[in-house]
Amino acid sequence: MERKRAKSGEIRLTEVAKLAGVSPITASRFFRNPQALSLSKRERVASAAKELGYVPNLAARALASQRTEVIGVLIPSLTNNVFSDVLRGIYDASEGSRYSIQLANTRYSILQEEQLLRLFQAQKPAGLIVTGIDQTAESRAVMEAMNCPIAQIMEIGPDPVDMMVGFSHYDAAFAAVSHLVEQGFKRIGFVGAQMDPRMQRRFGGYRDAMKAASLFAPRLIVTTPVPTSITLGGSVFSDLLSKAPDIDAVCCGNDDLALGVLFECQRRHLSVPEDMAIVGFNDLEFMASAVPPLTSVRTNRYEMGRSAVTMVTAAIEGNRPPQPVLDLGFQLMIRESSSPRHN
Amino acid sequence: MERKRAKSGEIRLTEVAKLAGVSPITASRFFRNPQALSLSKRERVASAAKELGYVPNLAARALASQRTEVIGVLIPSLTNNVFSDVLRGIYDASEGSRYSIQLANTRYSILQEEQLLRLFQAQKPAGLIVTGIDQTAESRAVMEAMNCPIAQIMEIGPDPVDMMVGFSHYDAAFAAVSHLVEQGFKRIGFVGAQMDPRMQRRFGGYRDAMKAASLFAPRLIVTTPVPTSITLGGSVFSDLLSKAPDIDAVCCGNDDLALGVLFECQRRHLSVPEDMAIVGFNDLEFMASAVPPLTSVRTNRYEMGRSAVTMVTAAIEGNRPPQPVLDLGFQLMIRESSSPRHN
DNA sequence: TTGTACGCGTTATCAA
DNA sequence: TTGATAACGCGTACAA
Repeated sequence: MERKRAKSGEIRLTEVAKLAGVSPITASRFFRNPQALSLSKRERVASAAKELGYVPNLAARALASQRTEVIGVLIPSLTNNVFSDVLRGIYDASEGSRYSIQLANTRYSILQEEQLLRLFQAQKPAGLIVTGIDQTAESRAVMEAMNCPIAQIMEIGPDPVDMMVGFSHYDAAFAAVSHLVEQGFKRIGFVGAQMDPRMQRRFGGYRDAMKAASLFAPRLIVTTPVPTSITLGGSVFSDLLSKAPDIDAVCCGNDDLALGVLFECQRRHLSVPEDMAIVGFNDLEFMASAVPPLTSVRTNRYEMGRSAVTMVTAAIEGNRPPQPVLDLGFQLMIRESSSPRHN
Repeated sequence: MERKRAKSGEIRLTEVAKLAGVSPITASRFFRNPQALSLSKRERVASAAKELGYVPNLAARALASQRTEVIGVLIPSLTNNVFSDVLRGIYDASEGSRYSIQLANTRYSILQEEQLLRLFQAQKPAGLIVTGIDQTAESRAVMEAMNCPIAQIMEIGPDPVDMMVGFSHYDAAFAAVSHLVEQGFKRIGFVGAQMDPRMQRRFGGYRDAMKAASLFAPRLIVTTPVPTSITLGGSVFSDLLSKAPDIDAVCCGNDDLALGVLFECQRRHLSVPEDMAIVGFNDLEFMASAVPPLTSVRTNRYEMGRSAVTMVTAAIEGNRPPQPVLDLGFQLMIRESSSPRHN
């Protein structure tokens, strides 16, 4: 009695092997490691596969091999421009490899991150890319249990789970504020939003640079947990002005805030930088074309995404990079908005 | 002779079934269609699964069932803000469902799109979301062969592959230009970049609105295939000004260009809207907070992503939406940058 | 370099 | 509503 189940109708490896006159396993090897075959068989399998239009069944491959060719990626936001550049780097790099990307959005929540990590764990990805270095203990445990190469991106710090690609937000902000100090600004405000860990470390850089110059004062600071936006930049700057009307410069936790501050200055007829200097963070595209051009800290976001994939894929294939932590640095882009103060 | 292969070490369905005292298939049903079980067995399987920490093996499931729970998504850009909103809608909606998203970037290339479509085809996704309505004939053939629900997003048009969610870029641009005409502007320029199909249809709306008002003139138009950016907005506007120094308004193909135009006006000390009116397209966040606030056409990008997932998942599960084409419309956001001309 | 034998963990099919 | 059986298409392990 025949109660076979329906076959998929797709070409299978066996059929390719048959046409090529080799055993299925030889055909299998052809797709994973062609060099292991003799030249003649290699050619025969290649042409058979082409003729039949064979496409490997990834599910079967994953089941049999107990692994996948997926790299999981966890980022905190799909809207923030900063991450679109990182993502572009990630997707560009993945296309040159055999790995595909599985993306998820943590929405800046470390609990959501924990959940997503568990979800990923079930799929046994070949590698993992996570944003930042502030995972929960539980998240770290899951990551360690996953037993695959992992890159933490966007910043670097002590105690990597595995590998890291980023830069020091603290140092970068410290450098930006030091620049303002050198330019002769004295009452330098800080505006921050979202207040995720990297924003907090940028604030730390501001705080310590101000303290180092003996210019620190709590009244110069306005922060909010509200998600960042250009519009928000205007309103936090307004708040700052009511607390400290005498400020002569603003260090903005990111570029969106900086642009919002610039617009607010235009609205209030404050000249930049004569009445108010502005520095931002990330050097998004608009900073250079604003009027006046806005000083910012350039970060290598595309490269961060690209390197993360490169490092992870290399590690998957056994070629771990010699140094697990890659510091991509930053570059202070000095523009008109922070021109020296002429007293 | 024992040469068993290593088991994965994970809990399998069989073990859950054993602990629950049912057959594997019953346990299997519990995860896919709990209502098919009697209450007592349902509870027993549930507690056994929980006790063992069972996680389904997706590869095995895909292999056995010949399908996946993946929705493929093809978008033309990861950098363009317009798509981050769409993506957010897509990812938000997918989290409420059992489906996961597989994202790929076509980089505005219909050939790349074709390739990616073939790649997706191999993975037999349960559904597909593609951007725009201008696929190659080959791409359409692949999509039809995929035999799964498909949503085309961002715009609507005749002859859907399956379903559509979007709006008419032509109508939206026509409305924006008509607004400028009504406000009394006569020499209305157009700047466009990237010139992807949607940009071209926006241009078509501009052209026809201008012709309808007997204001059309080729010298008022500057376009470039270069990818759009704020900086580019400034330079194409400069080009436009050299061709047509007497223009009194600019219709920008998107908001990035519009902001670049505003900055260029500031650089040239042209007052907006007195010397130059500006309208953009998409109503990105910065349009409302620019100085002056910039008129734009608001589009429902988040909702486009969300509805696309909703429609596709409904269709996968047999509940096809009654109307396959969903027009999400647009809304003209009139702001100071297009205030009426007082001659 | 190639092949044999078997199992990966699940679900479809059919029967009860 | 439940269960027995047989795949799903491929890769691992080992031997030759």
